[in-house]
Amino acid sequence: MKTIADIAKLAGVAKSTVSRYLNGGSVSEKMKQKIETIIEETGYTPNTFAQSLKAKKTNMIGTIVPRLDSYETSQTLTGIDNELREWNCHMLVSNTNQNVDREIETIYTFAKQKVAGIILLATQVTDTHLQAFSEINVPVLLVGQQHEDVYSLVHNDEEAGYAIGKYIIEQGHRRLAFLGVSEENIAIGLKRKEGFKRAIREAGGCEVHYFETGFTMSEATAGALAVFDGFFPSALICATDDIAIGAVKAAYKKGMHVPANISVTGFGGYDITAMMNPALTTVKLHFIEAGKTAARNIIQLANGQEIPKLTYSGFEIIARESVDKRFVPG
Amino acid sequence: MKTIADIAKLAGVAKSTVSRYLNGGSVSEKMKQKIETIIEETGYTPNTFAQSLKAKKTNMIGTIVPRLDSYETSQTLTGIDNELREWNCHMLVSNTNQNVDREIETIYTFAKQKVAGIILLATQVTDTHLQAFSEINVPVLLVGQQHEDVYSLVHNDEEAGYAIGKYIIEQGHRRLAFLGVSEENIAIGLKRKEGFKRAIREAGGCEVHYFETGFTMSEATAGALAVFDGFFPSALICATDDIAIGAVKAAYKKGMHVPANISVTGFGGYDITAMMNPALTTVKLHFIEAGKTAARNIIQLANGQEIPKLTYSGFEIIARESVDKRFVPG
DNA sequence: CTGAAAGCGCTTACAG
DNA sequence: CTGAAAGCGCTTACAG
Repeated sequence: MKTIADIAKLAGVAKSTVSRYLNGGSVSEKMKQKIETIIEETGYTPNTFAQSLKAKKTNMIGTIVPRLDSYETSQTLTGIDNELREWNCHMLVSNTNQNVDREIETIYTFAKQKVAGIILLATQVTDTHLQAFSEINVPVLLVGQQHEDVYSLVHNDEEAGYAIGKYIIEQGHRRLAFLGVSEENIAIGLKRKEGFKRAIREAGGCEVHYFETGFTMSEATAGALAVFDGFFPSALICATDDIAIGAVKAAYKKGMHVPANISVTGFGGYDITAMMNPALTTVKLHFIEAGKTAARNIIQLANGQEIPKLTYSGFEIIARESVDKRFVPG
Repeated sequence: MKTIADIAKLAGVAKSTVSRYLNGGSVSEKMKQKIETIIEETGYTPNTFAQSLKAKKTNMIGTIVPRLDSYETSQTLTGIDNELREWNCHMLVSNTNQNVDREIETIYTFAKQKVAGIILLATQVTDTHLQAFSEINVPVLLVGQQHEDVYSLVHNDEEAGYAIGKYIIEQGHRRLAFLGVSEENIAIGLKRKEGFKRAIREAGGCEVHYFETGFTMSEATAGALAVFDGFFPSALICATDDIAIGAVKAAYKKGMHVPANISVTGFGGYDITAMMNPALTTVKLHFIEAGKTAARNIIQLANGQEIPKLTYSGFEIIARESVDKRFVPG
């Protein structure tokens, strides 16, 4: 392995000159050429540790995820990794298994590892989080949740909730059930529901019941079974695709057909939703794009550049087979 | 941020003594206690770069994956990350988007970053791979594929293929189609099929047609449509769950019911297969466990300990609703 | 524009 | 068991 000293000797200059060349300092045109050639020939690449030891910073971005085995995480990571590569940065990934303590712990660990920045696929932002952010000297970007004191990138959950609400009403449904998650999760539990409610208020004349369940498909199956217990909506709006998948399963268990007996919508746009029978109508969130944007944003922050405190990522309604059109009298 | 010099001064000893304490060298009991206390009080943690600069090695394991958005990858990464944490190691992840050039490139990049080891979720092992492995001075572990010259961890694909073949025959099916992938992929394309064929040979009296498709669900839908074009098997054995999902979709498109008109099996044991209608009979591979084992193995290699060249990970048949029992005359 | 020197925080022979 | 010193490979004022 060549070092900067080897290159300097070959070029007949001091190490500092090579270093300056590497870092864009002032070097004569002639010398630049010479050093460039030698570096190419030798295939020299600087030792990142030695660099980091001085610069006290690496080219690694720490990414903290609540779980690895979800479509959202996978897609977002794909986007992040892809974009990071363009910037010659690496992605350090840590899975917290939805454990908040572990999340906090990882924030400090990453800081110790001197990552250039931290991307946190957040589920909630507690005071402990805020304290950690302020203690470490590393820029942090929240993805999926927002907080006024932290740089955030979110899917426009309120608008998306509104859009799916409006859509289902346009299809003639008036007797609705909303199967969501705990409001502790601001983006998914609260915002999506709020947007949906706004659409309901605007339309008027709807009967809506609200239910809460967990994030896993099997929890959702149980949750949906409870929905069908006594109340018979013509459409069931679910706060995530996994929940919708669980709900469809529950409907079948009850002997109900989707969408003949009940329409179901999801939220997310997971690939699998296209393959279901019937194919699921859902709100597609642009996770890969969001991941790329997140990567760009954190790199800008790491370089000391300013970015907006809050960035929105887009969405679109994907109308498929799981929603029936209903005739609305009058 | 405290340095080793600060601790040394506080303890009234030389830096080398503190270093020895940290690395388990010989230090008097009394001194140990004192240093320990001081380290606790100050919250000192060694600078990893400075350590790496000398040791020329980090506590990071580089993990290379062909794609991030697959159940197999997600689960395996979950296992790896989980186990790595136990050993105070970190997971550096790079996604190659199924691009072999990028795979090779990443191997060198990781080596340059001085990762302690590389886990490669492999799809194929070319000569270029082998050359890269020999050029870098970092232990490598293949997961999912095997090669005699490289440490490998594989699901026992041949046995698993045999098991599902045997199972389907036991259910009375004799007219079969196998929907696999290119044999370039040794584990999934070749081994699974070979195991299946062994079961067929053993049983005798079966008519089997073999088909090939891609890895994505939509490719599989197209592939399965081709299967149904003229040939009507009573059971369709798919080489992955994604393929099975695509095949079920194709069956519905053709107006066929699963399993009444055709039985379908998958391979992998993805969570989603339990939620399908009908729930998919499949071979469950223990990805999380495999990930953990992979992490343990690479750490052992990184520490210079010997491990078996080849490790097998387990599997089990999950019998669900997508396979019908057929009566076999005679 | 260029070089000599100090220093980043640690580890590791080598003496004692 | 303990310490002084050199060195890992780079960067960065400071002179020139």
